[in-house]
Amino acid sequence: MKNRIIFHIDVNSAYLSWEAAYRLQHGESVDLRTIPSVVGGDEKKRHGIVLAKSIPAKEYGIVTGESLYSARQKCPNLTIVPPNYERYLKASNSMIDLLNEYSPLIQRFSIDEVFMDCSHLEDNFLQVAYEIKERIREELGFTVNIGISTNKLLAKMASDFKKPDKVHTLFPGEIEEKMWPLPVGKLFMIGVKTQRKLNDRGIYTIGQLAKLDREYICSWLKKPGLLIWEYANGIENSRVRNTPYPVKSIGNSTTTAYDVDNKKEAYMFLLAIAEMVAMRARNLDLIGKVVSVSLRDQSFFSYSHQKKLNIATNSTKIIYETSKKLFDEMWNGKPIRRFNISLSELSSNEFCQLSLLEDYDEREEKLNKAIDQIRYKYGYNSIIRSCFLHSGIKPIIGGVMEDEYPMMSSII
DNA sequence: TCTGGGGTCCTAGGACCC
DNA sequence: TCTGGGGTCCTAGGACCC
Repeated sequence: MKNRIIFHIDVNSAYLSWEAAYRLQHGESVDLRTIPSVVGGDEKKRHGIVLAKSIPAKEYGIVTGESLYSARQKCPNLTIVPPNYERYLKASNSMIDLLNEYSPLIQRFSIDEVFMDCSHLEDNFLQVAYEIKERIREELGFTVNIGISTNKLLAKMASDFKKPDKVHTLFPGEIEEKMWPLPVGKLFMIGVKTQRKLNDRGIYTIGQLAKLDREYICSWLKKPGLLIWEYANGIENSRVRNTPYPVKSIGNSTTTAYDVDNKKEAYMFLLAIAEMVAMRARNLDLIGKVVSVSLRDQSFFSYSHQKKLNIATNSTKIIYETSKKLFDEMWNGKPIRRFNISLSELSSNEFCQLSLLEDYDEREEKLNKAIDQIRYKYGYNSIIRSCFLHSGIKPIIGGVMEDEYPMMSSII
């Protein structure tokens, strides 16, 4: 096979850059990117974590995912702005439109990362990479890093080199010089746990991992071990795919504003989440066989139960009833901080296959569809169940954006 | 007012069957 | 009459990603 040229385009501090660009375009004078600032959730709702940080904020040691409380300890005059997901999706879409001018083979890896097969550019690739980067900055108002190599893994590693607003290459011949000296935790798919395991055995750099015996790492860390060993050696050959991955599961969750200590309220949260999960499944014309519920308690301990149904479903009622049973099975009475419901083992619902079976309720299905239509047209709260009235609990819970596109698989 | 929400994939143990 | 062994399904939990 002919050598490929793959680009990985990564928006620098995506949410923060998009927020900054939007604000500048709407008359604000301060550029958030130039001051210590973060995009963060609402602390009153217990969503207070750092979603993105500016480079000046990073210099204070602030990291993505930490609590705003601790970020403020590190930098008392930190500017915190709330997220606007619709805004970010628009910015992301504009970038995709621009990139489409350069290659038809584009894979959206997440809201702020894109793989592009640019093999057709041949020797022009560097010039084009710079052109894309400049155009995004000039026309859209934010900066990106572009990593270039012969496969997706190396391109992704390259885009993570020095930031912001840079183009880097990491061709196979450059691995030893540019990638092997890096700490092993920098490698895609090595998180804190694996890093610790490797460090415990004296492996600190990507190069050291690369030089391990293949059989040794396989028997030690199984499949993930082989994967990271191959990555460390620059081995990866998946296609850039412009067709989305099939959805494997549909789930929603919420961290409640206060700990829930009684079954009645817990059921209401489960119902509100089941409404969203089921509606999303119906919207995609999918039915699922497995319902799972997971809870997180006060002390941040998470536990889950799941149930495989006899018949796949996307009925709000069945998902809710199953969730309640799972909840009753597992709940030990400790106050709950977070609820999650997920539907998996999905299949297409093209055929009205089950009309002969007992669980199938045609009336409910029609009702669900009618309600979905009204909710999509007039808003999620245009029709709500009466039990939520005056309860203070949102009748539908879940934060999936409109215009949703299937996200990445954890393996590129 | 300390710690979100959306995913995918893998493993290990037990049940059950031959 | 002192403990097979393979295979599949199901479940719970854990690792990783953005």
